Parts: sequence; structure tokens; C-alpha cells
Amino acid sequence: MIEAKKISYQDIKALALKRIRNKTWPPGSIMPGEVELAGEFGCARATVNRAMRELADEGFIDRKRKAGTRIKASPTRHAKFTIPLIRDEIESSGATYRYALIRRDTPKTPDWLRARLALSLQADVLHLKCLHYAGSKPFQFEDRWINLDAVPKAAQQNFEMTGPNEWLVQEVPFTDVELTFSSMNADLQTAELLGVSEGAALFTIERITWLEKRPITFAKLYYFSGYQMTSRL
Amino acid sequence: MIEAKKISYQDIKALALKRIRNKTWPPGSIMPGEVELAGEFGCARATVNRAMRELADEGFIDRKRKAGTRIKASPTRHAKFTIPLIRDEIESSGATYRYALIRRDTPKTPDWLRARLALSLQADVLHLKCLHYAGSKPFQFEDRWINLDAVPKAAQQNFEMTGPNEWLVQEVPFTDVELTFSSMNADLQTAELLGVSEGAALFTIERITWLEKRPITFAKLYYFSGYQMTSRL
DNA sequence: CAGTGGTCTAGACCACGTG
DNA sequence: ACGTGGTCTAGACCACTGT
Repeated sequence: MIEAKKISYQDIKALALKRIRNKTWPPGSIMPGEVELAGEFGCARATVNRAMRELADEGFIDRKRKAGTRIKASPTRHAKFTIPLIRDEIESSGATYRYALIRRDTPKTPDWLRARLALSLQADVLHLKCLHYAGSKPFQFEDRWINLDAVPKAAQQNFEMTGPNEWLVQEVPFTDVELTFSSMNADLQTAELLGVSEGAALFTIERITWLEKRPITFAKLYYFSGYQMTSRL
Repeated sequence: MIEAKKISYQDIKALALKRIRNKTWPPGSIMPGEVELAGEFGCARATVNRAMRELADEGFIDRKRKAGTRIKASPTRHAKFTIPLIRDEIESSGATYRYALIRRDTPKTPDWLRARLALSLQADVLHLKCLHYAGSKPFQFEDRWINLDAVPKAAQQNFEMTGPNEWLVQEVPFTDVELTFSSMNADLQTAELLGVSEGAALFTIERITWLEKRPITFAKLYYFSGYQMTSRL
């Protein structure tokens, strides 16, 4: 036989992508079923299935039982970011990580927070303000709220040596995350903390985590001016 | 038998996650091998394999042949963003999408661009400036550069009716993307285009795409003040 | 070298959703 | 109702890598 060794699911992915690109399978059309493809490639259906499942995960095709597999009109690409711990992010850049707690209190739960996290009326929260330094330069200002109903043992922590994010990741499991990126002009207080001038453009991330349906924590992270977040796909 | 129906790879994922969370399998330790787990769960090794492969994709564990599967010390979470076409993004918010070409020229390739894309010395580029509106309000200003060596047919396009991104997605395949998010204060020109005051904080995305090793295009996207980008995981 | 994950097979049954 | 993808099985061989 002239056959090369064996066909892998990756070969099938590559082949399918080629056919999508050169419009052998035009956008919006239905490609052959798994059994047919398995026949064509001389492999098991499971192999084709794995290739197609991954292409679907990556956003190139839509699969539906009975309806078949359809090439997406405009391929929805997914960006996959790694969200590093800030300590790792700073240390991997070669700088020394330093952490400082600015403030710790347990105020009456603000209404905006209750609404944002869908907290019950009697929920208590812990509020923390922290700074993370890269060497001697402020890198990130963290405004953190922790739901004490979900994480009662946080009340026992003073967070003077360890940042709340680091502590939470170690101690409290979570299942869901919502991230919001945006940009804002620094107000006077934040500008002073980050050592920038008032009005400087700051990159900000809001992060909410849940354990199943229970909200754990809300954090607003303000980065120094010039911060960039990059991802390769 | 008292056995429930059958065990699925998702059940195994959930079970394994539970054991990671409650530290039955502590961070940094090695979990049992696939054969052993398959025995315990009474299923085929392939089923365990699929569960573990997905957990590895999601960043909870590290797998190495011979070494076994190790629970990550600090679980690296991956954020999966969908990068929508701007037309879809605007229209799905209920607003009307409108596009305007501001400028189109083929200048001498700037050095910073040549460096950024690793272009050859004689590479020609097409430069476009465009505005994308949501209703009557500017939504995004796009500063786009296209490598004419890789995409010669772009030179035939006037881009008066269709934005370069939309055209490129339809016409030119790509394999790799790099996205960089950052924040900047609007300069006078950009502020006028977006209808904001000078110095306003703008959310910006830089996007580079390649087809294999060939750079296709570089775009810098400036969003209106107040833009937010959210992802749920 | 030996153990672990990586992949493939051939067959089977199931669940969903279209026609 | 029935065709398509979704999943599982039991077994096999392979590839990488720690020892």
C-alpha cells in the first residue's frame, strides 16, 4: 500500500481547516457527516469526531445532532487569556513583588455592591484596599470586597502580609468568574496611590467570582498607566 | 445492582474537581493514574482520559507522560473571550451600525510597523483610517495597516462601503492572532474623531494576525470612553 | 528500560432535534 | 421516525521521559 503511517485527528483538523479556507466547504454550508468523512480518510469515526469537536470548540463550525455540521459564516474566534496571579506576573518580569495593605474595614454593605453581587439584605462584607508594587513602583491598586456570608473565615485574616487574592485562591474554591475590562481617568486619590497624575488613563479590571451560585468576592483592579495585557492565540 | 446508569466523563471531571478543592488531592501532588481511576470509577480508561484532558486544558492540572498528573499549585485560570465583529457587537446591542472611511493611502512603510510585523525591507502596506458608529455616536476608531505582500488584492479594494476587518475576515484566512489591551489618554485628533474631550481615557486593542508565519495586518482600535468588555467563564 | 499519558479502532447505544 | 452527533467500551500500540 502507498498509505502513509496513520491519519491523526490533527491531520483531519488541518485538512478540514484547509477545506474551509479554500471554500471547498463554503461558509454556511453543511459538511459531510462523520461516517462519510471517516470513510474518506480511512479512520474510525471517533477520530473524525475528536477533530470536529475541537474545531467546534475553537469556533469554526457549529454542530447539531440530526442537522449536521455547518461551517460558520463568520468564524467567531475565541481569545484564551491566562489570568496570572499578580505576584507571578511581576516576578516573571524580573521585578521584586511587594504588597501593602492600605485599609481594612467592615462597612455597611453598599447598595451598589449588594445589587452587583445579588447579596441578601443582611450580608456582611469585608472591604480591603491594597497596593501591589513592582520593585519600588506601584503596579496595581486593588479595591476588594469579600462576602463574609460565603467566606466567614476571611474575617479572621488581617491581610497585612498576604494579599486577599493570593489568600482567596489558596483557601476558597470558586467555579465561575466574570471579568470586565475597561479604561478610566484616574481620580485624585487613585492617582496619588499609583503615582500618576490626575486624569491619567488607567487600565482596569473588575472581577467577580462565585462558588456555584454564591458570590464570593468582587474586586476592582487599577493598573499603572502604560500597562498592557497581551494574548497569543 | 444499585449502580446508577453510567458514569460520564463529566461526572469524572466534577468528581476530580471536588477532590482538588477539598484537598483530597492536594496542590502539587500527583493524582492516581488513569488505569487506577478507571478501575475505581468502573469505566474505560478513555473516559477518564477525556475528563483529565479537559481539566488540563482548563488549567487545573499538568500532565506529563511517565511523570503522571499533578495538581497545579495555583490553578491558572483561562479566560475565554469571544471577539465579535464590530458590526455584530453594535447590532446586537440594538443600535444601527454605520461605517465611514476617513482616509486611505499607501505611505512608505513606517519603521515601527516594519519592526512590529517583522516585514521585509521592500514590503508595501495599505493604511486605512475608519470610524464605526453605533447609531449616530462614534463607537470605535480603527487605524489599520495591511501587508500588501501577503494580501495583494487588498490594493484593489476601496473600502468605502465595507470595513477592512469585515473584508479581511471574509477574504483572507489567518491562523494566529495577537491581542494587546491597554488604556490611553485621547490625543486631540482621536478625541475629535470619537467625540470626546482631549485626555479622555480610551480602551484600546491592538490586533495582529498572521497566516502561518506571514504577517497579514496590524490594527489599533480605539473605543469610545466608557466601553467595557466582559467575559463570563 | 519501564511506566504513564496520547491516540486509534471497531463497535455499540443513546439523545437530541429536524422534518 | 430516524439520522446525526455525543459518548462509552475494551483493547491495542505508540511516544515521551524519569530513573
